[in-house]
Amino acid sequence: MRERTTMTEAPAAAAADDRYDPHAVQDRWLPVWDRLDLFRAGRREGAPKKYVLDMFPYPSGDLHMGHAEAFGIGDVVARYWMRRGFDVLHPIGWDSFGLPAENAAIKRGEHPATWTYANIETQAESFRRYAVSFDWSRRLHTSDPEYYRWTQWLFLRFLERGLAYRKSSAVNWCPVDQTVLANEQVVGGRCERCGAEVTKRELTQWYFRITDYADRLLDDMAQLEGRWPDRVLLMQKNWIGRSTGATVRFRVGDREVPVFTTRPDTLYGATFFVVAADAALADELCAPEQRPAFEEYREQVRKLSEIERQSTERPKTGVPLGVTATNPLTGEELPVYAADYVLAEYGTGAIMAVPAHDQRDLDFARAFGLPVRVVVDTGEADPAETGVATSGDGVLVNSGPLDGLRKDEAIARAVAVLAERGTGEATVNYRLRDWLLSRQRFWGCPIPVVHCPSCGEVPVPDDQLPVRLPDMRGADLQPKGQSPLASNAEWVRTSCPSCGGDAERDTDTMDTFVDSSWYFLRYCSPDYEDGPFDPEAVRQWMPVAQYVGGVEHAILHLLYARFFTKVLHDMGMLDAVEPFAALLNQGQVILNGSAMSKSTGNLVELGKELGAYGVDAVRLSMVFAGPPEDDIDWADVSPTGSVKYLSRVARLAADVGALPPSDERSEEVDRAVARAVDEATRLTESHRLNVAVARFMELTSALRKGVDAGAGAASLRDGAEALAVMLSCYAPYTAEEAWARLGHDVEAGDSVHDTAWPVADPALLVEDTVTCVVQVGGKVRDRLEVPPGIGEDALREQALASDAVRRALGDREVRTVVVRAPKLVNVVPA
RNA sequence: GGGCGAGUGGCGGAAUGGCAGACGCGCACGGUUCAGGUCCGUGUGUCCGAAAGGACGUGGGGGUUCAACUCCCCCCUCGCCCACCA
Repeated sequence: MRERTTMTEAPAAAAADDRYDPHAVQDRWLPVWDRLDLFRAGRREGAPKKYVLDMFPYPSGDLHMGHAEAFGIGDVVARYWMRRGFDVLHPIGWDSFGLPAENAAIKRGEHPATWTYANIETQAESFRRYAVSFDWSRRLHTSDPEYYRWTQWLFLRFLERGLAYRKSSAVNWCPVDQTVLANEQVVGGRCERCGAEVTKRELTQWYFRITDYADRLLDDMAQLEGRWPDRVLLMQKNWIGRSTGATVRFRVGDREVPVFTTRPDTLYGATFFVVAADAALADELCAPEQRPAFEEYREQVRKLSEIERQSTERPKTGVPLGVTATNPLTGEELPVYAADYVLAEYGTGAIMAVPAHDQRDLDFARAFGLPVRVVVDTGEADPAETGVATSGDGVLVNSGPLDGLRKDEAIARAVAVLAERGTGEATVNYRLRDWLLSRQRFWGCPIPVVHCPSCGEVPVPDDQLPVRLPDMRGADLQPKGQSPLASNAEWVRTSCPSCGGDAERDTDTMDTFVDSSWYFLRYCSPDYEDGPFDPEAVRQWMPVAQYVGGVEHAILHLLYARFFTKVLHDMGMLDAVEPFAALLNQGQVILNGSAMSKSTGNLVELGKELGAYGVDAVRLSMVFAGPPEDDIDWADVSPTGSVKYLSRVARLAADVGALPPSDERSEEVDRAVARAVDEATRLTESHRLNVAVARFMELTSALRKGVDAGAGAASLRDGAEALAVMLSCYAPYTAEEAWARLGHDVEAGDSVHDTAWPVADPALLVEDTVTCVVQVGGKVRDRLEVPPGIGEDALREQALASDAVRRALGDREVRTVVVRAPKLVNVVPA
């Protein structure tokens, strides 16, 4: 239902009528476009191909302002390349597995599919009205068995290659959503989705071995530089967190305990040794007499929430384990402590502590009265006195054979000595952990594995895929700490594909990020039945030429999709090494300075805005409000201004369309058109869409003046047509209306959306005269109209002859004259 | 605590070493209109001035340059990311 607050009724068809009702225009052209089928990929046979992709939506309710912004920008990009003659793939689908559907299903006593597919229909209808240039024939939903069959197939290939595996470890557990979370889904100790404090649980879970690809994920970013936002690349780089250093094996009693360090040069400065309190290693090393103290401490640590534990303000705590570790370089015996400032999951879960050169170790040493030994002289004050560890470059001291070496030399030397003695070697460590992919929830892709008492983990054979979700609804889906699928005995019971005996299905489902790690490949051949995608189709379209989406996926989705692409490349299924050649992160739409939110009422509804102002005005307002990557505060935006502008365009088109046919041209108009086309082309291509719209406005004004002044009709017509074509990417309905008013028979197939982008005549871009700015001492004092080819000497002479220049100079002498013909002269007084 | 980015009229923004404020919103005045809205025109950084004209002006301070919103250094403020990763 649309609201009309300001518009009056207008006749639906109004080719020569200068009134403009955005809703009538929408109603008029939408059905015509459906019939003309303008956006099907492959319809421009033989043309170069370009894949323009928007991050696919999650179907939670109807589209909102954020979708309008993101898809509006993506649509300008897609339509631009279509206008430029490319065969463009611009698909749409839905990321339709996930928790909100499941929670809605529990509340309503339904199957999650009911809510999911109803929302998809709502969003699809809104996308149509919003006039996004999708190829609807390729639509997909990740929750369709036809899709998740191939998600399972891919999982099995990962399994075969040893890239999917199961292990038991302490995992992040969300007590509200009752499921495990990937490292990436824990933000500040809280569940990314629901905000609950995350706890740890020891569980056996499925993982993808993404750490195997850490180096390539890092190194291949070189080819994305300049085409992805710098900050996204930086975030990925930091997330992967490659550290180069050394593994050093210490001896504790009769066992070897390796540690990782980036500073093997400081080995002589190690004065104690720390093991993560929650690591199995601490338990194993603990001396009998220290056991009660250790166990009490460990209990304290376990009670801490992740948030408390991560606080850097907290004083250092720990407990001695009653054993010593032998430094392999010095033979020195170092006391071993258990402490919670050492992480069990990073490195080996143990460290050598060098308090003089590491702040955390120094804090601990001062709390426990441990010695501080400086081994790198950086020229700074003694850390033992100041409490500030030094980590800069310097010369080694108190370090036996390393003395006198600089930091870098000492690192190399220490590694060489360790290697020689067999007590260590150079190693690389990553902050990145393997991707925990199993979830204890229902509405996701089932993991296609059978657990057999005699054969163990057995993959479901390809020809039995998909492993379908059973029909479960409402209270059946209530989270109970294990997957709802586990409570469905009939579904769980199966026979072993290997031995035929009784066996059970794996009851976990996959993280929805698995679904979205390959959807862009499925779009290339959405109906392909012999594999996840047709290799030939993928070869034609991949990589994605332009990916558009929010920066909230800077780490998770983009890293996972890059990982999948590399694995598929290694499997020989894909030429591409990187999935997304270029990335554009659009900003958010906010209101009065903060994020829109239903719960606080700080909300603008897209449907209402579209009802009040029309689709084109909302789209244009979004794009004109600022650079695409900046946030937009809707409170600062004037859709009314856009409505006015669009109606000016429509009126101009009607006026130009009504001019009697003529060959008469006006150079001034031709020049204005050429300039606008030239700049708008560059601006659109470089995604400076707000500035491109400003050029359209200038062109519109120039043409209006031309019409009112009786300029040449041929020039005005060419200009109005160029304007309509360029505007078709930004305001598709109004552009088509203008095109029709200019006399084109759209119904017969002559649509502006099937018309080539205009080209500026270079001859018209060369000006007859140029305005030369004349400065005195850097301040503008005069302007001269000069021929563009004017010589330096002539220009200098003319500038010095200027009255304004003489007045500004007064009785001062001229020191120098800087001449940049033909644009500028700067007369510098003494 | 560390890293990255940003700061320009009343507002959104434009200008990437060479005319600061394009384009638009808002506002003011005038025209059109029975009226309101629409529409059309003019003006609109600040200060002095009737005007002509002038001075100042891109968070603050310094520097490089004939010339700095733009490049360099320091500081302030805001935003984002990471946060005991050895």
